[in-house]
Amino acid sequence: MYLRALTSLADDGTTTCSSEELAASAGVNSAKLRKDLSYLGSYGTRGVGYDVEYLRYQIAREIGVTQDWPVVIVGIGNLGHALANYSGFRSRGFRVVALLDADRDRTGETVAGLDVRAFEDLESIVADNDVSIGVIATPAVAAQSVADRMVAAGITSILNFAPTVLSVPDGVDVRKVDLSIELQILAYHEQRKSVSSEVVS
Amino acid sequence: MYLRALTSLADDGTTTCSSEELAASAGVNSAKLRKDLSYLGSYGTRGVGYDVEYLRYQIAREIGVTQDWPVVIVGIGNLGHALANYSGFRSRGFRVVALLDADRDRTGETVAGLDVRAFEDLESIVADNDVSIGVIATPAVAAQSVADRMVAAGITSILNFAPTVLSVPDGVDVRKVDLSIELQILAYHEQRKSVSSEVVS
DNA sequence: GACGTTTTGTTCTCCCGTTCACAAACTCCT
DNA sequence: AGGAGTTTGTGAACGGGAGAACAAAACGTC
Repeated sequence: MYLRALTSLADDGTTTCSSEELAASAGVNSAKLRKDLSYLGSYGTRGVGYDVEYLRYQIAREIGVTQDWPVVIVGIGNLGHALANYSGFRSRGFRVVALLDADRDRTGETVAGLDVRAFEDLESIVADNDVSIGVIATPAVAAQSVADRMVAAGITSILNFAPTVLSVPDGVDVRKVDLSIELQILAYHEQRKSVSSEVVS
Repeated sequence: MYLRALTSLADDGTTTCSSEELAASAGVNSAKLRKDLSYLGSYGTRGVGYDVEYLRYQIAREIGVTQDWPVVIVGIGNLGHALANYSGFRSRGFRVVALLDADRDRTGETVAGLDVRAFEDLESIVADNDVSIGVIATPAVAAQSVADRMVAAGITSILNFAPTVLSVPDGVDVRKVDLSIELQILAYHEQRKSVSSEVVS
């Protein structure tokens, strides 16, 4: 988040900023921001603030986005399509090296300039490109078996869009994104707004 | 999450379950699950467990997914496309009533069975369908103005996929989803794995 | 009908993240 | 050069969520 805010500031031509400004554009408390940054080192100047470009580089280096991360996406449905085309990945140092789908009818299609390949090619692709991050955009029923296969192929980080809890061995990181849960949270608050206004009226 | 786990159990034909089982399939601690459920009421039976169907209904009622929530999606790029087609919304009680895009060339296209309409129609669509939830899938630069317009039209909950912090008045809820931040978190852990193994070797 | 077993609901404790508040450090102005 | 004004970095206080542990309640068995 800080990295994004800093990039945005740099694009606006800002060369230096205070913790207060940066915190505001990242949407957090300024004390929290300063404490977070202090874990990386002491990159600010008291009385002045932070140098945007310098701090940006330091954060990028720390979280590892200065290097290029090869990524494979499995499941080229609507979501997989969108992910393959998502420019945010490219600009943050992620390179989609392959799109895989179990559906034989899909292999050979071209999406976002990449050929969709057979799921069987997973192992060789991972080995050839030294891939350590995989994205699962398959239906829920397929997710666990895809994850197992990914782990066997040597992938150690998985971003899971399927609405399932994946079980993986220790040492493998999984992060789950569930788009409809976010909507459900909003709906819950909406419901509470309406019931509390009914009580008032 | 619990709702999804319960639905999954119900599909498997399970009629009753313990907090231990449900916690396992939701990926949380059983004590936490029981505490969470206790906020809703006392829907379990000691010595037996929870009735899957009954608990499912109670949770659905509490979080408001028993009713139908109309939703508008603004920005029909790759992501908007995927969201419009995403079946998970429909099955969780969300109904996409309109797709809007500022690009005049896009209006008239049909996506997921809905016509893409001009952004100018926002106010009338919101009023006619009693919409309170909006989804922003536009580029970052457009997001804030779309949000302002949504709020003015009467929308009180926004799901934001654009990589920007939105500022909205009190009483309006915003949730942000940033797909590449999740990947960055994975990349960070990957980097730490590799540096720590270098130290060992 | 009483007792042991199982499982929920709840209390207590611990721990971690967040925020406040202030000293240290730097700049600018006189 | 010195003091006033900023702004960082960090120690201390606060709050809340997560897990352990236990009492209460239901079921089954004899």
